[in-house]
Amino acid sequence: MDALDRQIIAALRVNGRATYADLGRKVGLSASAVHERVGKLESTGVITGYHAMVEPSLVGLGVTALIGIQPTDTADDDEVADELGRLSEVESCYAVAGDEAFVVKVRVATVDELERTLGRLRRIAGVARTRTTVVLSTRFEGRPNTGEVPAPAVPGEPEPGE
Amino acid sequence: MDALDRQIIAALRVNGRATYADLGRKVGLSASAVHERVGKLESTGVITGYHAMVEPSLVGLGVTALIGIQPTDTADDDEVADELGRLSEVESCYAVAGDEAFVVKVRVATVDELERTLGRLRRIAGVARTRTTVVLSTRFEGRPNTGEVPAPAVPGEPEPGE
DNA sequence: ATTGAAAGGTAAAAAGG
DNA sequence: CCTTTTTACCTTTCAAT
Repeated sequence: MDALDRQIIAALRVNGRATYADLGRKVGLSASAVHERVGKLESTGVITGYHAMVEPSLVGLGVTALIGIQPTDTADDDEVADELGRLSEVESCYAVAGDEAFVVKVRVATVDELERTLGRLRRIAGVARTRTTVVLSTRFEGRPNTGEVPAPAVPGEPEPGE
Repeated sequence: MDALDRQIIAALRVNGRATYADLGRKVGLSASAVHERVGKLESTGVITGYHAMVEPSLVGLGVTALIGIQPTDTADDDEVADELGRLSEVESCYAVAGDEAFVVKVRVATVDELERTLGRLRRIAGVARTRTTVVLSTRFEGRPNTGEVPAPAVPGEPEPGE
């Protein structure tokens, strides 16, 4: 994983359909070299896949919610996570620190559907309570983070508290 | 948006690098027809982009947190959201119902970095408090939801509560 | 809206520095 | 690890339906 790999990854995070020739021009390598590097990044698990992003409201999924899942005393987290994964409306699932075992993001068509989803969640063995936060608007989502800290306004000026 | 479009979208959500020829074989159209449909889906904003997904821990972003942002009484939500967007470690930002204005997902390298990020968040004008939930593990994330309700175990059997 | 054909570009694999 | 080469496949455009 050198600087070239990082450049290639950054480019593919922005445009997952970029051709190897495009990427090669961008980073100054031949298409074959890029092809080989990308193949290695895929097979080592750095790049996990390529996905089209869709505007949820335009495919009938206008309601998003973040739901905290409080487990029962005897819950098996792995089993609960498996069950959560069986619900297609559960898009993401994070095991978290705190008194909730998981936070999940769900997307459904309507608040009626949300209510049904909450019912399904509560019926899972090991789920004691749910705490739902309705999303009013998604300001941005899944942005590429290159891991670079933005440069301070005055170079060399430390941030407050540093 | 007909059934063919939905099939194409579903295929591109699973594999964003599928060729038009691949897609055509899958849905029973010529590559040209798929090309035109995908172009239309892109220009109408249904498909918003294609992105490589990366294993965060393998690119030096091993720490994930969900942070609720409580606004001050006089906060302008749009301005706060803009400022949140300026921080590259803030990957997603949702405006939510409840006493928090936003929930954001951040990814950073270390807990030290997380502490610095919390400092940056709290220094944003309009931010009164933050509430941080540390992610222990990501069970799954960003799964394609085709909008289909999973079939009940016994077909025709209504769910409890329906 | 879809097809089929044609031109140019790209992917994938092989050979070699 | 890279480049160049080569073949087969793909993208893209366009005329026709």
